[in-house]
Amino acid sequence: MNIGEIARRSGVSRSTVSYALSGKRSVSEATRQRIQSVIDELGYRPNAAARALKEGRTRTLGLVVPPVRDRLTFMQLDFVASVMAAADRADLDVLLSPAADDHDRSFERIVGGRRVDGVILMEVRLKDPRVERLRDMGLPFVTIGRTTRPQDTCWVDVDYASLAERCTNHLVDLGHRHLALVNRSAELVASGYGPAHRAREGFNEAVARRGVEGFEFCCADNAAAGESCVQEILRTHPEVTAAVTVNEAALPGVQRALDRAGLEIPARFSVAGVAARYWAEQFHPELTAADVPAADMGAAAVEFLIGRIAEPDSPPPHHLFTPPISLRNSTGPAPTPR
Amino acid sequence: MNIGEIARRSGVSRSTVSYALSGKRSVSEATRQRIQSVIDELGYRPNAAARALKEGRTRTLGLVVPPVRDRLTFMQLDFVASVMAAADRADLDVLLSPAADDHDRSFERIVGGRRVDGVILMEVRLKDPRVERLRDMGLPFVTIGRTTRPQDTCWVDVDYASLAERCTNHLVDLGHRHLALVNRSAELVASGYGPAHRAREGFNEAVARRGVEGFEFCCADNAAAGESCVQEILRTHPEVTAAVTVNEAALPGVQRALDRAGLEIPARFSVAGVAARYWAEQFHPELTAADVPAADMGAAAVEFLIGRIAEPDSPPPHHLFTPPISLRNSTGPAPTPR
DNA sequence: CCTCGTCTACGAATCGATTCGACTCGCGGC
DNA sequence: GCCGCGAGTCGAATCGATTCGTAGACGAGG
Repeated sequence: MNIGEIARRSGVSRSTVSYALSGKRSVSEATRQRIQSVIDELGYRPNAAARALKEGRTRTLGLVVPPVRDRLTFMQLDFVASVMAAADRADLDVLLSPAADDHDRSFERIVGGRRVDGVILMEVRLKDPRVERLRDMGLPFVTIGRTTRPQDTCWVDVDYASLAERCTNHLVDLGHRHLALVNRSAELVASGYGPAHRAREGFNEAVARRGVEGFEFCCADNAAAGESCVQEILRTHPEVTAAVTVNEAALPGVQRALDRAGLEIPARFSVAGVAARYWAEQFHPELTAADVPAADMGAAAVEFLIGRIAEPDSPPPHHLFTPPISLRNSTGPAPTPR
Repeated sequence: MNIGEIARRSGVSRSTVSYALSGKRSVSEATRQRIQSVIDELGYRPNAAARALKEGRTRTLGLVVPPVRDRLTFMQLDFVASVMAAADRADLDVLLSPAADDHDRSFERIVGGRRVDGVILMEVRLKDPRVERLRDMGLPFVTIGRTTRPQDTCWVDVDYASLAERCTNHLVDLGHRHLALVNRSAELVASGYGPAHRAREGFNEAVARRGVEGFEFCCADNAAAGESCVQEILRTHPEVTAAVTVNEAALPGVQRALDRAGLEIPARFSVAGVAARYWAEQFHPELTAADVPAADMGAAAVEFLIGRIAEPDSPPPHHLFTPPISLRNSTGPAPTPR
């Protein structure tokens, strides 16, 4: 069932069918309708591979997600969902690749085989070989997170530095003098993961400026790690009365550790941070946090990418999201020392 | 950078390059190496669209996920991840489509345009128009869950009926006489969602057989609904001492409601059910539950699909997963009535 | 010396679409 | 009456691969 079949049954040439469908040249109303009725009857759809070959574009976007062994966070999941929705609106398909580096097979299939018109790269590292590869290939791409040369690439990112700073300021304003930062895992930090680095910077800068004490703790992305991380904070620094967290997956564990230690939130201990709204609302009491605008970021990434595909040589756009901190119920005045 | 370029630079014809690459005819070692070195130098990869057009297959699988507005459960996420991993192992790409019905644009693009060699259909309904469409198209597919005519199609599924039954029996064995079933949402049940129907059947059959009382409650897939659902159970049926749950997303709410009601688990109230391991371990104390083997299901689905693509006319295979119930700490003897 | 088979390699056809150039009408203007 | 123009259509080339038929070279065997 190809365009030739439609042409034969309509009694016209293949090119006429093509023009009737695309509208790029005029076709008489009579033949157009005849062709259309044959198409409707047979349920014809142009073959995507043939079209891609001729047109030189696949109408497909690649979405590179973090390797599957690390479970996606809700934030990432929201992001993926919004990318799919935005792509769908633009009549684009989404090809998924779980790739940690540029030698990954799926990455190579997608990029090397030119299976996509452009790529959205999640969880980009400060120095990322996949970015180099895409640049070499001349394939348009958008990164989620910045590399070390942010001016040269197209990206969207969350301003973790300023969010960590604002959370810290908020807690200091409430009278807290000894703060902990619950950061992402030590491995992520070591591998050059931007948000973890910038959260650290923002936190350190804020505590320095405000003249209070701050301790950073790295914590893996799961509840168990969150629990032991908070236990360690309480053990090694019992004077700490508040925590800033950028590790949403650890939140259930943070909660459990504080509950078990009998530290009521926010009367005895305050928590503020950055999280997907889902996690913030799952916390008890609900978490004062900057809600990561994953859905907006996904839509923006797709929009940027479509622009880059249309005009690869235009200056690469970026956008830094700095969502407001939603005041909920997990922060309060520092407890008065007994 | 196409095969012609490689041929020219190697001083051979295009067909020789193709045969050197595929190995389908012999090529002398000398020319093979010459060609290979040119390929390595230029970083040539065959164009996927051209290959797909000629070969009549795209080396791509379609994965139809539930519409994005409903957040994926962890179970579904695990499934998606394992499908991607299995596809990657078989050198296949995965095209994502968030489609609720057969008129969805992305579904139509993928299926109508023959962008994929086969489709994995998640969250299939007992009567599902997408299944009809795929059958009409003659496109190989595997469903996750069964339709009303399970013998005709290829599927993998979880035996919710027998798991609900086993959980119920386990609780009755412990002395519980008044049980509640926390099922999925009423909308899902109404739309003919198999697992919800079969969990109900298994539960009802078990309570009838064992001569105890059972009450079914429908509950949306989120923590808030879980909380109010349990509150309603406790209010309307205070004699209930145990619950069977097949709604993993409601678990945090179930937990919270029981905690707030002061019902210690398992001393005063027992909970058993079906859940992804992640949720079972997140529960406190850890949940006695059948761990849905999402990873195995994903691998099986891909394997089945590859088989169907190779031999579309072979009898469609199925597999019903009945994972064992992992005894953890959320079930205990029924409290003695005061 | 001729023939036959094997090893290599080439040329041309093919997959299903898009698109450019050209051709045929019919009609209005001069 | 001839020319020009636009609307409508067709044929052929093209995209980048795979694959079938075939042809040349060369060695072995009769």
